[in-house]
Formats: sequence, structure tokens, C-alpha cells
Amino acid sequence: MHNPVPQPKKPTRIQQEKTRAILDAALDVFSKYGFRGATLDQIATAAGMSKPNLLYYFAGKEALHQALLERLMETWLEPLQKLDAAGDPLDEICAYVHRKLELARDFPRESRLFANEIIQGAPRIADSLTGQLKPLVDEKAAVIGAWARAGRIADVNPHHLIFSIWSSTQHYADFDTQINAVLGSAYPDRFTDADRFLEQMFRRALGSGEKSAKPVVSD
Amino acid sequence: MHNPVPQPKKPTRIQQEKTRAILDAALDVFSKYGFRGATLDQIATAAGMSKPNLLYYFAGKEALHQALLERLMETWLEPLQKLDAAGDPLDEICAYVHRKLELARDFPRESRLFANEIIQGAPRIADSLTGQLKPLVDEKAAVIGAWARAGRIADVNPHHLIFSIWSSTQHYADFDTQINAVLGSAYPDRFTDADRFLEQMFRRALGSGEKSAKPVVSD
Amino acid sequence: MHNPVPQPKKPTRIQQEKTRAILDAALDVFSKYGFRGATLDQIATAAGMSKPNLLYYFAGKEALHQALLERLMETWLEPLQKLDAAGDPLDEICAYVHRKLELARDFPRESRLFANEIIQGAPRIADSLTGQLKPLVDEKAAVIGAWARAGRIADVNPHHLIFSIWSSTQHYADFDTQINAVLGSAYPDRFTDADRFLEQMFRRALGSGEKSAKPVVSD
Amino acid sequence: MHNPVPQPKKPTRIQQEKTRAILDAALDVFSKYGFRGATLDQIATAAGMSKPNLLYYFAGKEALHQALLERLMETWLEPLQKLDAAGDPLDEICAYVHRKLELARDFPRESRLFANEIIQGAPRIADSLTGQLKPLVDEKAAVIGAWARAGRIADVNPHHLIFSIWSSTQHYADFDTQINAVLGSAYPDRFTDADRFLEQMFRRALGSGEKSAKPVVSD
DNA sequence: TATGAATGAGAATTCATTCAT
DNA sequence: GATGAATGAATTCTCATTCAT
Repeated sequence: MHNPVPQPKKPTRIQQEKTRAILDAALDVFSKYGFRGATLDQIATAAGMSKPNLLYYFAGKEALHQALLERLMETWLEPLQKLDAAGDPLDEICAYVHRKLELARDFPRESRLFANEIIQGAPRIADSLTGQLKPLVDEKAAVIGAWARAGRIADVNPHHLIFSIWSSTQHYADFDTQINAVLGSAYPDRFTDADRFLEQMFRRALGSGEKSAKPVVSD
Repeated sequence: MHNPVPQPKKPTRIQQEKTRAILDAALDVFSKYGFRGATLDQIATAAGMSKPNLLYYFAGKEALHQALLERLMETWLEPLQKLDAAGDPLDEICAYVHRKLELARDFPRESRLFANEIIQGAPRIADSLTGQLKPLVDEKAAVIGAWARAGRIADVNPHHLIFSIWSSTQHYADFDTQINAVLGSAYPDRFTDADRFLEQMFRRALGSGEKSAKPVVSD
Repeated sequence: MHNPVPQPKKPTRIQQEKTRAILDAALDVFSKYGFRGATLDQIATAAGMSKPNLLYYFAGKEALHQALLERLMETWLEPLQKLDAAGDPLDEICAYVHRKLELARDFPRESRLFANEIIQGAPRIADSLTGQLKPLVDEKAAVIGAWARAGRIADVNPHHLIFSIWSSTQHYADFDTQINAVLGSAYPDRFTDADRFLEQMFRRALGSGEKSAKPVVSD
Repeated sequence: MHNPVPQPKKPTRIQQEKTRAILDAALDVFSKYGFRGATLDQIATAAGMSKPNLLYYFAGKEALHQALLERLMETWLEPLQKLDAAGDPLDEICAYVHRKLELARDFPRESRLFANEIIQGAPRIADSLTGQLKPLVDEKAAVIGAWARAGRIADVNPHHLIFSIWSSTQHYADFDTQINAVLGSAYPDRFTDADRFLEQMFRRALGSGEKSAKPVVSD
């Protein structure tokens, strides 16, 4: 009965623009208020259109949220996918940390949307977690585990290492408000410092002890 | 107009019990669904009473949420307050990590309530952040900074160190669903492994290089 | 989440009255406009209360409609259930016709509600049709069939006889508007004439030929 | 303001085809869901065109429904019009029954559309009922009445006889769902049996008693 | 003609809060 | 203290209709 813009062929220019505008507005609102807290009114207003018009492009609130999450998942998995078993262990891991931090800096709304969803039990994304995320994490954890067993990095639990990378980077997006409150808005360039700190931390934590090839120069 | 609890002097036992039950139920529901997603019906049912009865004890949804957050703030600040400038730097920091992880394990609902609030811009807790949290963090950051400058720990940015401790520990409460999805429900005792991993990580990251007093033997 | 008047014990007086008023109003409106055509606004207004108040007693439009249909089914089956295999065939059948016509006269709204539901494919009552109605009809059709085979009534198809009784009696309720238009509102006492006509018709149709025991005196 | 079909002179073939398609689709949908329950979306989809396109041919939902009813009325009156005062009374009446049953078999959607309209108070067809239907019925009732007074058929109330013919035949279209539920989908050829039954019934009911010219042999 | 786009007027339902007992 | 009853203000979603091309 609903007519979700039948575009078996090619989406019109106007469709693309509107869709983009809606998704952007929805990301804004959902990431700020959560699924239940967000209202279509807010989103429609933010997207510069009427509510029925918004519903002309997306079947409903749920569908809109879903569309956001789906687009998000790819972006979210990509940094870890790039972790290369053939690369230098420490460099690979630090590069991963770096990419994740960039994501937090450049896509904080996406990060918060994701965080909101997970915190509330992932009712709308649970499948992707076990279907896409888990296999990828297991695969990369195996890579890291192999590095550790080979003595190329310190002997750490790979899964928990990944968790600590996730949390310490995403924190800058998700808990932005708190960081602002603590650092003050005058604090310049928190991401540069965060990047430096995290690289230093993970490099030292994982470096195989005494022979830290690349001594981190902090400050 | 509203008469929260008539006698400020001695709250009846019944009053205390009811209040306790309501706060517990509210914590359950708010932490799971967020402020807007939670309904007084859910909370009242979970607390085993009628909605009007609940509203006899708390002036409204907002007030109930506020009460939870206020109680929470103390608990939340305590571990950091215990960080002792006079203690051994590494031990103090590791003890802090440990206490935070215990909080995440023992009070995951509180952690999620807090996370929900922060992610959504802390509309109801902003004052506490700048009024209570910031001063404390600044104070302890100064302590850590002094340790670093004295060469007693590695030269790290104290604020970002604190952020990384917060995030990597709270992650086990806030992103519990995701961790479950990745580790599988069969994974035993994730907190033990997390504790071991985090201690190892922070000890290596902060240890002043070659003379790591307490070499952590994981596994 | 919904609190459909938790009356595990005994419904309050006020509950009974309101429930009664709502069901009555709903019958009015549903029978006149069909399920989709009826609005809760209409029903609530007709019941003399606000829409949310109505929804305090019934979980929703669907549930309200369902409640009506369920109450209806009993009433609707009763006349046929009374058809007694041990009675005089013609008398039994004529009594059934009579009872059905009385129902049409006294409960036209119920009849129209039922008709509306059936005409539209019985989406909300299909189960009752095959679960309750069919067995009963089959049973009574067997009785009639036995009478016919025994030569106690004319040899008619019992199922189609039942259909003709249903249709010719319910017609006076369901097609009331049309009958009014044809007969004019001045026509007195259409049910008396209908009763006389139907009794005559079925008696002659079923009477075993020449020896019509009870000659019908029409006019 | 609205320009239904510009050229009243020669409707294009395309116009005719579209109009036909729309009316057919509308009949489908209206007869199944009632006026309020039907949506233009459904109808447009069923007619294989867009909603605005449909509205190019018909001024609105109301107008479309009206158009259907008007076309219907002729078809609906025809069988009764053919009742010939000069024919054999019993044969004429049975032929009428037969034609009505054929209509029910061949045009069940039309029958249900009509039934829906009447049951809901005929808000959109009341005029036709008193303007066209009533005169015709009165005329034919007079014919039947004359036959009865002349002793050519049993002495029955002509109007109620007509009602019983209407109801017992249309029942097979309008209450199709119920009949299916009772007879089961395996029941073959219900219209043949219905025809036999109804002919038998009306012939016996109207036959002038002892000298039933054409004894009906059922089964 | 035809259709993608847009919308205002409902309609169902939810929910925090108030009232009365 | 406690609760059944009630409601106004949303909030999501539907749908007939209109607009612009």
C-alpha cells in the first residue's frame, strides 16, 4: 500500500537530494535524542520539509532509522577490514587506531547513533552485530593473536585489545559533551593530542618490550 | 503545590522502601530505553505500584530522572577521588582502572544511564559535569602530570589518559550488547580477562620504560 | 504496556457501565460505517467520553470490534441451536424462521455488523465461521436431511434451505434502508407481514405435498 | 474547475479503455473494502496507473463510487423489468429468480458493492432507490398481486415475495465468504444446487396448491 | 496525458499528569 | 497513602487531493 518511491530504474535528482537531506537530518536528530526521543517532526523540520513529504520517501520512522544503520555499518567495519596481516604489527594496529579516531572526529553523529543503538540493547541492529561484526572481529583477532604468539607484539588478549581501541577512540565522539565540559571549549585541537596519546599508549603497550623499534616521542 | 515527602525529618520505613523500589525500577528502565524512551508505566509496573502512587513520591518523570543522576554522580566520582598523590603512581593508576572496571561490572545500569545522558548532550547533568567533575579531573590530572614530569610514569597527557581509562572500562558496561555479540555468550568471565588486559596495557603504557617493576604475565 | 482494566477480581460498577456504553456506541457506529469507516472519535462521542478514556477500557479499535463480534456470535448461533431434532419438522423450521426474524427486528445493528464483516471477507471472524458456525450448521443440516429422507418434509437441500432462511430474515435488518425506500415509511408493521409471508412460504415449500396439516391463513 | 473528460463527443479508445480499467479496479476494491475502507492507491494500483492519472478521469473518490453505482442500477433493475405480466405467473417468477441468481453468480462484486452501500444507509444511492427502484417494484408488485388475486399463484404478499427473492439470491454473492466457510471449498457447483433449491422452493410456495403443474424433481 | 512531488486534514495511539475518592 | 479514572498534548502514520512539469 505504501509507495516507497518506486525506483527500480534510476532515482531522480530530486529524489537523491531529498533522500540525502532526510538522512542527514535524521542522523542529526537520532544521534542526539535516540530512536524514541527523536520525532519525525524534528527530522522533517531539520530536513526542510513537511512530515508527510518525509514519509513519501521513507516508509516510517523505523525504516528511516534502519536505513541509517545500514549505511553506517559499512563505514564502521571498514577500518578494521584494512588491518593487514602482512603488514608490520605495531604499524598496522596504530594505523587502525588512527583511522578509528579519524572516524570519531569526522563522523561523530554516526558514532553516537551507533552508541545509542548498542547501549539500548541493539534492538534494531543485533543481526548485523553477529552476522557481520563478529566474523570480522574474530578474523582480525586471530591475526593479532598470531602476531602475539610470534612475539611480534606483546602477549595481549586480541579481543580485549580491539575493545580498548574501539572504546578509547569512539569516546571522543560519543562522550564529546563530557570531554568539552572537562577540557573546556578553549582546549585546542583535542584530536591531535588524543591521536598522539593513543599512539603512544598502544605502541608502548604492545611493543615487544625493550626493543621498541620506533620510540615514541611524546611532546 | 506538590508535596514530595511531607516529613523531611523521618521518612517512614515504607517511604524509604518505596523510594528505593522506584529508583531501582527507574534505573532499570531509564538505562535500557533512555529518558524519552522510558515510560512511567514501565517504571511503575517494575516498581510494583500504580502510576499515581509513583508520582506521589516523585514529582514527575524529570524529577525521577534527576534524582537518579544525582545519586549516581557521587558513586561515579569516588574512584577518581581515591587516586592518591602520595601513593605509587603506577599502582594508583592501576587501582583506579581496577575500581572503574568493578563499577562497570557491578553497576552497569548506572553506567548506561550516565552514557545515555552524556551521549544525548547531558541536558540534565551539564551542571554537575562542569561543577563537580571538571574540578576533580583537573585536580587529579595535575597529580598525574606531576608524576609524569617527575619521570615516575611515562610522559603522557593526563587528561587523555583519564579519558582512555574511563572509556576502556565503561565500555564493558555500556557496550555490553556488542561485546556479547562478539565474544558469544559462552565466553566465560570477560571481566577477569578485561582486568588482566587493562592492567597490562596501562602498566606497560605508563611504565617508565626498561624497569617495569611488575612484569605482567598474562595467561 | 497497555493496561486493559486489570479486572482479575470484579469489575467496578463504573467499569461495567462504561464498558456497556462503549460497546453500545461501537455497535452503533461499526454497524453503520463498517470497521474502516468508523472512527474512534465517533464512538467516543457517541459513548459520551473522550477518545483516550475509551482507550482506557479497550486496547484499540481492533480490540473493540473483536469484543463486539465475540459477543455477537453466541447470540447469532442460538436460534439454530434450538432447532430440535425431536420436534415436529415443519414447526421446528418455522420456529427457527420466526426466531431469526425476531433477531433481525430486535438486533438490526448486530445483524448489520455481522453482514459488514462477512461481505468484506470476514477478516476478523473467519475462525469463528469455520470453528463454530460450520459444525453447528452441518449438524442441523443433518437433522433436516434426515427429516427430508424420512418424507416428513419436502426433499430439499438442507444447507441451501438454511441459507435461504438466513438471507430472507436478515434482509429485514441488513437492507432496512432499501426496504424503507420501497415500502415507504408509512408502511405499518413490516415485521408482522414479513413473518406471515415467510411462515407461509417455508410451510408451503416444505410441506409434504397435499396434506398440509396446518393450512396457512394469509391475509 | 475540473475537466473530467474534455471531449464529450468522441472519447478516445485510450480513454475508454482507461475508464473501463478504473471502473473495474474500483469495483474490485470498493466491493471488498467498502467506500471508506477503499483507498485510491489501491484502486490506482489495481488499474495499473498512478493516482493523479486516475483522478484525471474521475473527479474524486466520491465521483468514482457514484459512477459505479449508476452503472450498477440499470443492471440491477433489468431482471425485474423483464417480469412479464402477460407470461405464466409461476414461470415468470421462477425466471426472475433464475436471472437474479445468475447475476449473483456472474456479478458478485456488483452485488457486494450494492450491499455495502445499502447496509451503510445508502448515503450515495438513496435517490435512485426511491426514484427508480420503488416505482419499478411497486409496478411489478401490482402484477404479482393481480396474479394472486386471480388465483394464479398462492395468495402472498408481493412486496415481501420480492424481498425474499432478492435476499435469497444475492446471499450467494454477498455472503460468499460465509457460504464458503460452511460448505467448504470442496463443495462443487453451489450455484447449480442453489438454483434447483430456489426454483423448488418458490414453485411450491407459490403453486396454487393441489395442481402443481410442473412437479419439481430434486436430486 | 501522465506522473513525481507535496500537503492538510484526519485517525489511531501513547503518555505524563491530574482528579477524585 | 493508594488507586481507578480521565484527559490534553503529542506523535506516528494515512489518504484524498493538488501542484508542477
